[in-house]
Order: sequence, then structure tokens, then C-alpha cells
Amino acid sequence: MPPKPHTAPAEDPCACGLKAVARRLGIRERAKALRPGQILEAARDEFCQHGFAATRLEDIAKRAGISKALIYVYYPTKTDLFLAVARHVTDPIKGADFVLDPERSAEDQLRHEHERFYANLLQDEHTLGILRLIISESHRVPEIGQFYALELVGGEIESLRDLIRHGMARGEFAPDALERLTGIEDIVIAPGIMIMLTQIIGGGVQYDLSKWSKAHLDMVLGLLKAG
Amino acid sequence: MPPKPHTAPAEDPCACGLKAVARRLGIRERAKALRPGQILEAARDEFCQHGFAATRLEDIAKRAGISKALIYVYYPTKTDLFLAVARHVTDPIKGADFVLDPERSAEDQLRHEHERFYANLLQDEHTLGILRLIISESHRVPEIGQFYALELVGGEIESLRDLIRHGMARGEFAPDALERLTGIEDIVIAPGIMIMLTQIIGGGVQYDLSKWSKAHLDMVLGLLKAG
DNA sequence: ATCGTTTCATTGACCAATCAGTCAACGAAC
DNA sequence: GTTCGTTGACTGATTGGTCAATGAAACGAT
Repeated sequence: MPPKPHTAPAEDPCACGLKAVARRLGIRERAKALRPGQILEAARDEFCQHGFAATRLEDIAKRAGISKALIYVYYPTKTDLFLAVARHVTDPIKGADFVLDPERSAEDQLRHEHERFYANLLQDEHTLGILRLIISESHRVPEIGQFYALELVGGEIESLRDLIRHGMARGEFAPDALERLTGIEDIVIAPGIMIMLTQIIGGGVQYDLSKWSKAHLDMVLGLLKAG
Repeated sequence: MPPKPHTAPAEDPCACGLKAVARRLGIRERAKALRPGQILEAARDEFCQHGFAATRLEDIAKRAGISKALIYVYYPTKTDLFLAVARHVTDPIKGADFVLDPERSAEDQLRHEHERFYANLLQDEHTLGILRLIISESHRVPEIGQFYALELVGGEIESLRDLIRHGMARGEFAPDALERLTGIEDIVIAPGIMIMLTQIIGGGVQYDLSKWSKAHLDMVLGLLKAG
């Protein structure tokens, strides 16, 4: 009797990293447990490089070292796969939260976060590709745009506001820093966004990142300290 | 004898606006003279909305009110059409140069240009779509990225630098404004770039543009005037 | 351990739809 | 009658999505 096709599981979009769970399983289950992560990583790279429409499922499969048909066992359509990638990709960024240390000075923590941002920009090759993905496909998949506005930028703004309040309380920043300029929190992260955009677009002009980073930090501190 | 197909002209990417030339021509020539502009506009809208890969030539033709086959008389391939659109789209932006008036105060001209930028953001529905096009397709068509970096941003920077020098000479801005912060010219336009990006991505969060504009201007003037 | 049986993750081969690009023929303008 | 701008209908290639067949691993019995 020919085996009937199984109904695709398709849920459990991110079972990666749970290697401990697969430890005591047989070879087949172990391989299966790793598939979603494999597929998601390959799909992320392809989507980042080519965008949604120009990415071929066949290429994703090849990159993941499996067949195209196997993808459909885990993700019913290309769009579903794309959504799963969007979540997979943005989850770790969301996780990198900043937590305010009430003991340390505000300027110190600001400098530290600032450096972390620019260092990450240099070393993590995925960040820029992901941002391009967000920009290119956000109007096709509104969920992506929402994530960008609320989680990514919104979270950063929230942390920054806390930091500014902390600095004001400690007398490091001007006592009216927050009220003086409405929207200062957004304005202050703009150079970070812009340099990422510039890197994405390229255009042959190379910016000196360390110079840019310094100018950015000087601007922020200047605004916050100015009486 | 069946008429042999003409070799596609395909050059002359922008014959639009030359209605005077077509004035004394016959009906057929007049219609023909308008075709490239028609096609370019329709293609621009479709490409902006869907990106390169997801745009159908058939849809461009429908929007332009002609048949798909006619497009191929003017542009030999989809890629060629896309390149023509890229040039067509960026030409008028390049043209909107700022010229420094040595008589008027620097702050006055800065405020004026600042307002013009944000007003244009509100009224011109094309600007954002074009920026998305630039971001999405720049790594497919390097020419687009080069245009962004050199012409768009580069031109703006150049004007800004002149303006700052003017203000320094008149004693409006701090005498060391330009040297104090290396890269200040780039940093200063970042909020403008960021708000455009935010509008593109959407995400349901509505920014108050006038509030943003004010915060941006305050930041710039604060930096320039600060001793 | 070893053999036969069952399970099921995996895939090659296959549709059906889409779409860039082609071309012979049409018909309005000249 | 001739020109030529225009197009409907076509093709070939690509690709999202399907499915019956496979074969190795898991398993039970000996």
C-alpha cells in the first residue's frame, strides 16, 4: 500500500537551538528537529540578498542542502516561510535589550551603548541585509513595518528616555533636557539609522565609521548637556 | 510584403515635456513623441509600488494605456526600462538645487530650506516611493546607489557646508562650527532621512511631522550656534 | 545479533500558472 | 496605395506548488 502523504506540521516555526531536546532521539528525529532552523537560515540569506519576489525556493533548498519539496513539509507557502523568517530574524535583535544600571553614570552607559551599536554594525553582516529586507517588504507584509516601528525603534527610544531621565536626575544632563526638545529621543538615533541606510545603499562612497560615530556621540552629548 | 520590424530606438530616454517639438507634427508623430514619457511615468509608479521583480510589464502597459508589445519598441528589455526610470526619476530631484544668497542671513535661508524639505515630504507622493525604489534595488543596479550617495546626499551636504560657512562668516554660528564636529554636515541631515524612512516603512505609528521638523531644526541650530 | 516489517522523512519528477519577450498582421494617417 | 505605429496572439522559460515512490532508520520477534 502506498504511504499516504502526511499533513504538514507547519507550526513550531522556531525549533532551533533546542539541541538538548534532540539529544536522546534517534538519528531521524534529530535531523528533523534541525530542519526548521536550517531552512530559516538559508531562507533568510536568500531573501536578504534578493528580496521576496526574486528569491527562488529551489535556491533556498540548495543552500539548506535539502530538496525544495521538503520545505513545504514545514512551511505551506512561500509567504508563510517569509513571515517565519521575518520573526526569526528580528527575534534576536529584540532580545538585545538594554538595562539601566542605576549606579553607573548616564554618560558612561550612553557611551557604552553607543559603541556597542557601531561595533555590531561592523561585525554582524546580517543586520544590514535584514534592514533592507524590512524596508523593501514592509508594505507587502505590514507585520514587518509594525515590528520596525514598535519593537526596534520604539524599544530603543524607550531605553534612551530612561537613560536621559537618569542623567537628568544625577545632574549630568541639563535639567530640562527631555522637555526642551520635543522628540529629541527620535532625533538622537537618526544618525544611527542613516549610517545603516548609507551602508545598505552603498554607492561607492565609503564613510569613516569611527569618525561618524564620534560626531554622532558629540551631537548627542552636546544636546543633552547644553544648558 | 510584410513590414519588417523596426530596430528599437531605445535611446532618448526622456523626450517628455518637449510638446513644442511635436506641435507641428502629424497626429501619429505627436502620439509617438509622447510615448516614452507615458511609459516612463507608468513604469515609475509600478516599480515604486512593487519593486523590480514583482512588476509586470503588462501592468505598466495597462497603466500607460498601451499594449505591452509597444513598450518593447522603445525599451529592449525590462532592465533597460528600469534604468531609464531610475534616471527619469532622479533627474528632477537633482535639478532642485539650492543657491546661496550672500545677502540674506544664514539662519533665515536654513529655516527656509528646512521648511521646503518637509513641505515637499508632505505634498509629493512620489518622493517616498522613489526612495524605497532606491533602497530596494540599489544593490541590483549600482548606478542607483551611486546617484543616492553622490548626487542626492552629496549635493545636499555641499549646499549645507556653504550655508554653514556663510553663517560663520556673518557671526551667526560659532566660529568653529565646521571643525568642531567632523562630519557635522552628514549628522545634521540624518533626521530628514530617518523620517522619510519611517514614512516608507509605516508600521502604523504616525509621527507628528511638524513636531519632528521643529525638533530637527532646533537640533541643527543648537549645534551650529553653541559656543 | 539478525532478520523481516513498518514507519516516515525525503525526494525526483511532475503540473499549472505566470510572464518576459516575439512577430505577423492590422488599420489609421499620410 | 503606402507607411508605420500598434497590437493580439503566441512561445519558451521559469517557478510555486504537488505527490507517488523510495530507502534508511526504528522496531518487534526470534
